[in-house]
Amino acid sequence: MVIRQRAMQAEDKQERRDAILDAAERLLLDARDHMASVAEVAEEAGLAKGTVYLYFPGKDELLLAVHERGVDGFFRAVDARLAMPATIAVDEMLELTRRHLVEPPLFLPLAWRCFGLMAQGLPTAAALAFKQRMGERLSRAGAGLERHFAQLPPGGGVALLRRSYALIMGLWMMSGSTPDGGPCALAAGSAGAGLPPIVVEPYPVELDRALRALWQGSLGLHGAAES
Amino acid sequence: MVIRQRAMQAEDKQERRDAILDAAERLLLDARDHMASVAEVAEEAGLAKGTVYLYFPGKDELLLAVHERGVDGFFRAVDARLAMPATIAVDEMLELTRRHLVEPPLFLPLAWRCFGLMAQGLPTAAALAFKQRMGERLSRAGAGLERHFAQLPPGGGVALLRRSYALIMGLWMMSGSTPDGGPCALAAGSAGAGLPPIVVEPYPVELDRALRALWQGSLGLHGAAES
Amino acid sequence: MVIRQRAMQAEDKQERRDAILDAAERLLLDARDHMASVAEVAEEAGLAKGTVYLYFPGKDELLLAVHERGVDGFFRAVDARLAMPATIAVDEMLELTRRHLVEPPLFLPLAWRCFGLMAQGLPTAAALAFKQRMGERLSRAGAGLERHFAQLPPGGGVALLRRSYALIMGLWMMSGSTPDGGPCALAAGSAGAGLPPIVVEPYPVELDRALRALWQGSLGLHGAAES
Amino acid sequence: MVIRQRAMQAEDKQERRDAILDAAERLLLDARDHMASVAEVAEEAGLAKGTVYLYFPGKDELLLAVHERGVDGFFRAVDARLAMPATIAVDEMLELTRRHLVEPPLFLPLAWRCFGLMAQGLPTAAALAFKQRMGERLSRAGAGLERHFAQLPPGGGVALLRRSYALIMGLWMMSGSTPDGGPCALAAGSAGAGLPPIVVEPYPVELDRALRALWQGSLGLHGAAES
DNA sequence: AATGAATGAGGTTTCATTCAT
DNA sequence: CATGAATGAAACCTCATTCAT
Repeated sequence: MVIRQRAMQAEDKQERRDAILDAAERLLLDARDHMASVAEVAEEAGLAKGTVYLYFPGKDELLLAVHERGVDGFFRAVDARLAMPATIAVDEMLELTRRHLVEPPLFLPLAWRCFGLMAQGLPTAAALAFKQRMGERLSRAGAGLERHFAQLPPGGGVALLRRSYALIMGLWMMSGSTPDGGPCALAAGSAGAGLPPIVVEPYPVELDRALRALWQGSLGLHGAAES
Repeated sequence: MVIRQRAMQAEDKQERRDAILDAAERLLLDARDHMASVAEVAEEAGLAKGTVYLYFPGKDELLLAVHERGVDGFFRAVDARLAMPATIAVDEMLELTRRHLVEPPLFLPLAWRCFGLMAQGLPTAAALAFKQRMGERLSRAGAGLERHFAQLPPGGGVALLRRSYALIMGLWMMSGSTPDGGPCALAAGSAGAGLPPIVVEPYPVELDRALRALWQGSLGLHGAAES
Repeated sequence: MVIRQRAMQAEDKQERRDAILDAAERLLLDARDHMASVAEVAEEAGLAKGTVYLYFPGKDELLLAVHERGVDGFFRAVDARLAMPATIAVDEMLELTRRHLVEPPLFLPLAWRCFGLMAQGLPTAAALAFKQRMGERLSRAGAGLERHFAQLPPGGGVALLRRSYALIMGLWMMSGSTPDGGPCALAAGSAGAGLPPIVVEPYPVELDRALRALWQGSLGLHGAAES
Repeated sequence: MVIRQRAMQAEDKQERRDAILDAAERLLLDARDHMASVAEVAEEAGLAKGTVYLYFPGKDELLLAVHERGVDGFFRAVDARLAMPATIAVDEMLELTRRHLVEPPLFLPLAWRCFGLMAQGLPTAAALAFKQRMGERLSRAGAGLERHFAQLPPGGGVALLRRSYALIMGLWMMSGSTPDGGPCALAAGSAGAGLPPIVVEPYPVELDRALRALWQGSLGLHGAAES
């Protein structure tokens, strides 16, 4: 992983950029709570601190770029599936979600942090550019969705995706996300006198149910009634 | 009960605690992105730095306490309404949400930050205690909800509330929340070549629609079909 | 130990003063490294923080007073023995030293800290008064010593005591005094290439030997030759 | 080798490290009781605060390093003299002690503070490393001493040095060390009713006598009888 | 005399970023 | 291009002491 030569060609540059992203990803994975410093990322990539700044304007943008790689993987998979003629099943969407967003251990924590960056600190220009790209991805996938589901009104595809994303993030935020994997956040402990004990499912289960309900509701389908 | 120079009585102390929370709230409102320092909060409250530490174990707990006041206001309103015999309408819940969570300009940004604190930085004990109290609130309100809607299975009330909360937070995170109140985050800008322009509603509208869909779906009601 | 009434009489006051000193001593013993705060001392004594300041000008003076009680015990024992006609043996002095200065677990660490206070921070007046009292004690005991040992020149008693004290403190400082009771400070570890390993005796043994040599040398006695 | 704006070479770095130590030493000398802050040291060295932390892990280690320079100077001088064949005289040792430990106005106060650090506050690893180095120095010099004085038993050289060190530190602690250079601590003032006045020599004289007695006793020499 | 609420000085350390080499 | 030395802002919290009650 140590790269000591100069990257003169454009492809070298891209390669080095990716090497930095890989390094950051590895560190983020190793210690999901201890925010890696730029120095650590550089060392992990076998580069000097200053070199990172040749490839990224700042730390936030680096983080955002790591995140965007994850987002991109998801949307490319979705687009690929939606490009197929066979109508996509809700289960398929859930499976894609699971595979690309829920199971990769980095995606959700990092997404959260990136939303945080966006709300404060990140230069407006960088944030806007990111949002623009996200908008395009959503728009394309939303349009694809509408091709599969005639019952969706115009704009309904994007709206459904947005709400799904909101559920994914919101439920995850509430799921505790303490590194120790403790009990779920908003419903831990005994629920007090006379109240029924709260049963909180693990995040993946909870998310599956919520998304299923959302999609079935939005598409007018009827699944098994659930909590 | 005028607050004397020294808060000797329990009531005085509560009032002073509230005064500190008020001060923090004011500062948070003034500059929603620039996290006020404890020194600033103290000065705003007309107290010395050390005094704040007499009332709160640390900065994070202070922040959490500000947030919890907001949460508490919401749940007390919900509980009060659910205690009434007349079946609550979805519109009423949305109205309560709007009034207590969406319209107060501090609630959502602060809630977000507090979720962040909870994931890292906050002493586990404090986080657990907060979660416990939240769990009790959710549980109580969820039980109330089930009294109003017989179609909700056991635990369905809490689940519905959790999902609502997730949508509230998730959609807000995606709504951009840039202090400049600019266009929504994930769908800003033109959506690229050949794609239909994305129309993203302002957060309150978006949230209203999403919550309405969620509740109607969960309760088996039928509202006007919407995007 | 909780005293809630007012101390109006002089003897009450002395009693309360002693109660505070006892409390401080207890805390110092419990955690010899974690310097107890005034608040802790007050609580341990069953008093309020402010009350301590009615009996001591400040924290340093309180500490000094605790120390002085220990010093006083030693000198009173020495004076008592020297008041007896039978010539005191070196072993007897060592025994007194051991009993009053070395074995009480508080004496040496506290003495050290008090010397530190004296060098910086302590108001000159308080330091002077303490030194004065110490001078008197030394002087009295030194004179007693000279009565027992005719070979001591005038002033030789005081000088011998001073040097003994210096050894007691100096060796203890070097003995490591890490709370974990690890190996002696200045001679820990292997002594490097080709050098004989350093054997450092435990502090009490080391001190015994050094004092014995000092006294035998000063008094012209001849004990068993030792390292 | 002029120190450039940036110390890129190993030599430059060593020089800069020394420059920081010099700065610290200067400040410590100016105000021997007021512990300079890292910020002050940095400014005195013409550097930024953070730069100091590039060269020292923390404030305590910086202090220890200043002290160790002094220790090192002493032991190098001793070793050099002991490497010469001519038997060293006690007077020579005393002279070395005076020149390197007593006369430099910083050595004794700083040594004291460092002993204090070692007992509490300093990371165990740093303390151990320092003790190790001290042990090696003592061991080497002790061995050299035994080459000069056949009458010293094995280990007698180290023991003698340790006791000397103890006297040096212990007597200094008792000498008051008030910045105003006033009279000696434990014997200040008139010695009370009926007692002969205490005559306490200045620290250098007192130390000279005590060390001379210790060495003569340990080496079986006979000097002029003294108090 | 006793209380305990209020004070506020004081110093450490981290780390994103810059820029001399 | 690459390096890594230098920067310096930023904020925390403790605790001895005071003084209103």
